[in-house]
Amino acid sequence: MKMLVEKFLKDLKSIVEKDFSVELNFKDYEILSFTDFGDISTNISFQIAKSVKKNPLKIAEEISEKLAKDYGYKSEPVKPGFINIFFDDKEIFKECEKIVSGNRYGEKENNNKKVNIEFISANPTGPLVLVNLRAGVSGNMLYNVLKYSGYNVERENYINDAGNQIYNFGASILYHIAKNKPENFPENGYKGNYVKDISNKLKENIGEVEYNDEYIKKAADFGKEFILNWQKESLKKYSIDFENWIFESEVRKKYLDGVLEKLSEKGFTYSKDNALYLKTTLFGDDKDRVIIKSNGEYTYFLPDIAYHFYKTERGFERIIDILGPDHHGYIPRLNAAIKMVSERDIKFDVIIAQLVTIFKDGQKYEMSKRTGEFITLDELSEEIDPDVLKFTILSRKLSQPFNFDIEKVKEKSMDNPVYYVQYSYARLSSLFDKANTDIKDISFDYENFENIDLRKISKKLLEFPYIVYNLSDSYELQKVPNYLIELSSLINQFYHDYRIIDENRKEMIKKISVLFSAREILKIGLSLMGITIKERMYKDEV
RNA sequence: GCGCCUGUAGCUCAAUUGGAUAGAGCAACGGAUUUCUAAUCCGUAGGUUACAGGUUCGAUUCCUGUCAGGCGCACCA
Repeated sequence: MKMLVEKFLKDLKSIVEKDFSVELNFKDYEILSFTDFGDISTNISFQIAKSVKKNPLKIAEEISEKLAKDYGYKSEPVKPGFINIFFDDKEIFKECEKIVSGNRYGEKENNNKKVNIEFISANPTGPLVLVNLRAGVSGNMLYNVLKYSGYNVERENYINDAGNQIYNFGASILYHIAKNKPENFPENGYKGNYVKDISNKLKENIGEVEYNDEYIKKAADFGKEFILNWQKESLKKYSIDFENWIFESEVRKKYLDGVLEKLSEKGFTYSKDNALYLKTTLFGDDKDRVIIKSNGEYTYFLPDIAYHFYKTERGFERIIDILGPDHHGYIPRLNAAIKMVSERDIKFDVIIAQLVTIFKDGQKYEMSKRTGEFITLDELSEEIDPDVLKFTILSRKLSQPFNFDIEKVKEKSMDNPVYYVQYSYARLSSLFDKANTDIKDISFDYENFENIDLRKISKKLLEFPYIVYNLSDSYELQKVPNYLIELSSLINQFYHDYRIIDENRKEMIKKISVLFSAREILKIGLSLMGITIKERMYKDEV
């Protein structure tokens, strides 16, 4: 069943293509906007003005006329060249019916385009912290959003369980319990208290240990397992999930040699000063990068290439990495690597999730895994409702660094926008119980609203799918929470201004038909964000 | 020095990807409830969008320069 706006766009495009002979390759969001000037508006006249060589206003007039004549739309060309479109009330009611029909309104059918999203990928050497959560809830939401928009998505967490870091981690664990430990704590070791806990557990497990390579590896393995389980537990509290957990150790075994061979066969590598270089400059990098050091060890980059090769091998049309800001210099390299190892044209996007700075009592809270100074996700989830955290994080543009004051978030928790949205939902739920109605009682067959505020709400609902679709290109997830706040505001205003449960059952059901669908949109929106939906909410229960 | 991100109300952030009058929450002040949840609603105040130019029908958004902050520039990971 086509949505009202969807059908309009199709009709508009066919007018432009037929009567103006312009080939339209605009994305919907480039020509469509939801404003107060009409039910929807389009700037299409401006977009095609150059190629048509006409005045935008003139174009708008012509299109508007066609829209009326050929398709029966009510529209209005306006000042510089916008066209405002007005839908019949009857049709908007029909949209409400679609919203409550049981399927998720606006959700597209599977288009069989495979997308891979990698996020978090924290080293298995310590617990998860707030920056990981930002990537985690964002990646999870992006997954939901892309699925809604028809993509076939897989979430992936990459575990760096090989290389120097993990060795240092093993050494740090062993240090606390080995008899013949060295005088100094391992260089680049891990100092947090949790390391000592792991040491003690290891000792309980295998008894006396000596400080040598064999035991360091055992300690590293033990520590890795411990940390991974810990991380999984932490993620559970936020309902963050992955289809795939990929281990660097496996990738090294299975793909590294092949990739190395492939790169040299294609002539992308060369030796210099006993090291092996990759010609990443061929694909826009600043300089060529070392992949095998002069001492024979691999750099971090090589297994990463192998990993991304493994991604391309699985038939993804789009690959998305969510990385921290400290990795932005890494992007040209990865880009080049993907072009080198893949035979297909793959869309590769790196989303940089900017830093979150924690403030406590107005003081900046410095964190570092190495020194062991940090606040873990577990500690955060004890202090702050996970829904509050998610909403707060997702309301902010990923490209924007943000300051997170723990005390303030806690203080404000009562007035937090997440409760505002959840409350609107719960309020409607309880209203529907009292009204004692069912969707089956509603025909959605009304000629007009006779209530401008009711119409305002239902008009807002038409916008929702387009908010979500756009995210597949822009990745600006904050649009959804912002939209939900706006919708909730309309709902609360309406609730305040009008009596809904009424003697006049016909009037009541008319209002409820719209409110039912509004509640459904809130539900879809919250579920995309991974936020709990509450049927009941009372202040004293917090 | 080079690259990336950022600069919007007192604070935290938005602004339909160049659109029509730059908006929310918090904080401040004033008001609304015998009625379906006051976790609500209404109002007041708060802005030269860091600064200076440029591009065009139109700029918070794009370009150039300046200033300020964060991050990154390894044969570390």
